[in-house]
Amino acid sequence: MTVRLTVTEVSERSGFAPSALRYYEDRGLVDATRTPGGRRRYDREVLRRLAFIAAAKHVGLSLDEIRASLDLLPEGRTPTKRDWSRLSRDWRARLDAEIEALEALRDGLDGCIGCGCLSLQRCRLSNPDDVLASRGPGAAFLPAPLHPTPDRPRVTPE
Amino acid sequence: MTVRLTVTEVSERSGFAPSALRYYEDRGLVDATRTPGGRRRYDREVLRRLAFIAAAKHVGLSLDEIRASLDLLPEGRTPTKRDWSRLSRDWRARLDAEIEALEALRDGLDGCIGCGCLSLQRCRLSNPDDVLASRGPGAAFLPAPLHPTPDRPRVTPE
DNA sequence: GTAGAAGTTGAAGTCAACTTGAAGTCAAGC
DNA sequence: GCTTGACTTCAAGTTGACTTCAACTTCTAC
Repeated sequence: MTVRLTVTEVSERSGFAPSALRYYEDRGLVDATRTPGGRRRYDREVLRRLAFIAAAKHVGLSLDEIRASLDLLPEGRTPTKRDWSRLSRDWRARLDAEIEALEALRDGLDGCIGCGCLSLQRCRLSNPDDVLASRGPGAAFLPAPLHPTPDRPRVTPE
Repeated sequence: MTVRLTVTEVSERSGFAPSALRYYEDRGLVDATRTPGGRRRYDREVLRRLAFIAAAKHVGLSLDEIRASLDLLPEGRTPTKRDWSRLSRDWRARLDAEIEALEALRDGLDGCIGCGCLSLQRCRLSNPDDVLASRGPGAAFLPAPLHPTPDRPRVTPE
């Protein structure tokens, strides 16, 4: 029989608050069996899931995305190290893209905001979408951001 | 007499929705005078502020932080290019730190998650705070994140 | 057998950054 | 004078990821 952990134990060992554990259960990220009296009992396996969740959150994934990843784990058998590392392989590309976006933004600071041209008609810092729309020479200013500021407006003052 | 822009004009030229402009006024990021009838009239200067706000948001600053920056602008006179570029100079360091953090996280993928060790006691990917606490050999895994996932838990499974 | 800790549920609250809606006002043209 | 469109305020709704609360139950120890 596998070890069954209580909410408090899982909370203490995972660092997630009990309320977060319940929330994750609601959202389908983790599951728990119940005692006859209705208390949750966690398989120790859940700690690995929670470690994955913590890391994924750090990478910037939403809970929906994390659940989608976790859904790729094999059903019926305990996931192996290979299973876990396969899931996180995509993060690499995501992080690369995000780093690239930030570097482009940083480099734009020197050329654009640094010179005070912030308010110009097509300043790329305040108006990065222009670049995505028309990748002219010297463009590639902002690869699609990974944590997209949703519906960011276009600024074309004066 | 300086040009006075209507809400619609500012909205169209800045890309911010009228509701956002009102919200920013509430929050003290921009201001507007009023006509005798109570309608907002914006100084053209506001477009530069909005361009700054758009860029700052892209860098990841909160509205509170942006307002704090804008409060550093000189009162009484129209800000110069130097004034504006001084404000954005801090972004450079912020972006550098954020890039560094992401690179460290990405490099950790290869060594840590890539090998399946995600669930180990002190895995640095799921538990970056450990590194901040004790910068042992091979540490420096995660500089303080700039968009801090507030109250991120520590995960120390099994 | 009973106190107290630990756990349960469901509903509501939180935060940021807005958006949406309702109900009313102002301004311009005819 | 009236319609129409632009605008006003204030209140409430939205989203994501939870937390907090109230009211109740279950388990453990003595």
